[in-house]
Amino acid sequence: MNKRQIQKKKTRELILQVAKKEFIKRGFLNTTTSEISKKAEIAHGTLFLHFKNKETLIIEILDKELESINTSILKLISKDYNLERLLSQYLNLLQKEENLFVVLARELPFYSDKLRRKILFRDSIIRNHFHKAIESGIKEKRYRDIDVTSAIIFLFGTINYYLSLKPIFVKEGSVIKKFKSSIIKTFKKLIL
Amino acid sequence: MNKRQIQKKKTRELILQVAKKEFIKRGFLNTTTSEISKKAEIAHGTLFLHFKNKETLIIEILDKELESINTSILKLISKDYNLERLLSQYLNLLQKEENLFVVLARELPFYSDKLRRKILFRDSIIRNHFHKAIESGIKEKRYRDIDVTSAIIFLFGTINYYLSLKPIFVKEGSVIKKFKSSIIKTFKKLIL
DNA sequence: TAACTCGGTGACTGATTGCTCATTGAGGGG
DNA sequence: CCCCTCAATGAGCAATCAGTCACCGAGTTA
Repeated sequence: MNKRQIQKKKTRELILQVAKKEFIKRGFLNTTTSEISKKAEIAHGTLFLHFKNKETLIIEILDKELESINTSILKLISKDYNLERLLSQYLNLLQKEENLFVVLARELPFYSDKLRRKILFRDSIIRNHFHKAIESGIKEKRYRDIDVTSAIIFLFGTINYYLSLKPIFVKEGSVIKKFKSSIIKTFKKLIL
Repeated sequence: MNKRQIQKKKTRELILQVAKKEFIKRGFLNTTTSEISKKAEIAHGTLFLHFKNKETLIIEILDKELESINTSILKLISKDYNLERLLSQYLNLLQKEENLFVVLARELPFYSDKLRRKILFRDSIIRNHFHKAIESGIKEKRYRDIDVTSAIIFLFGTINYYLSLKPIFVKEGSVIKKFKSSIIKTFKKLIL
């Protein structure tokens, strides 16, 4: 790589890094391309030299982030079918990336079909693990005979609700941290 | 009232009626004041003669709607402490005004503090009825000894989730109708 | 070193907002 | 009948976006 190519790559990565930070802080919908270019100290036009439009930039960042988070989650989840530990570890990971998940919970209904599908697809992989863990528990009579799909929607719906309305639940700090034990306790009541 | 006053009132009510319809169809945030004036067949400026700004118009419409819906709900709810009937009737009313509740579920995190507080305040009155119904059930040993507040968040969070992501749950028709029995069944599992 | 390439620039465009204000003309009062 | 009031008008304003393009100059190539 010559000087030019190195500089180009550097600029591209600078944009990705700054954009990611801004998107997570202020949401994908409310962050403007001008803000990103200003914070990255590049010209507004430069951004569109590297990404053909705002949506492309969002998708690249979101894909990378979700890929990485999903890998972490699946690593934790797949080696353990103890539901309580599984849920606890899942919530820990949500908490670690809470700002991003707050943004996603709020903005998901407004995204384009393409973007929404990408997000929900990754989500569905995780849900599937929970589904299997609960189902096997029911078969072994460790859990009550409940509608698994509905139980999972109760769980994920509630988590989504806490995230999307975070400011009414906590003044500062993590919502997930604050309500983690209560979520686990109530979900256990549902299946036990 | 002379001709002028009658005409003024008529125009004001026309605006309210058209705006309500548009807001419920397309959301408060995505409906423009120009669209409303166009559909009402009045000049754009006329709208601001009757309402000092868009937010004022939203608040007036929302207040009236929520007031009316809350009255209906409380009428049904207050004369009955049977939890299952209470929940069933609550869901029926949500279904009747589902389009409005879908908009609120999606947009709530983005409203101004003032507007959000108004909505959540009315919500809290309804939750309180559920809270009392469950608590008395626990005292009488009809229900399991659970964390009532958490159980209620599971219920309302799940309903909110179905509403905000309605299009992924149903192609057309009512989400509430489709999942009503499953919501009731699973919630009963939680408390029984 | 001269000619060319191409990453970067930022003023500009066009679309979309909520909202204003000078003007109009029908209605009401004296 | 004349003058005043005031609801209604709609062109226009200011702000905010995403995205474009003619131009520049450092880096590369021949």
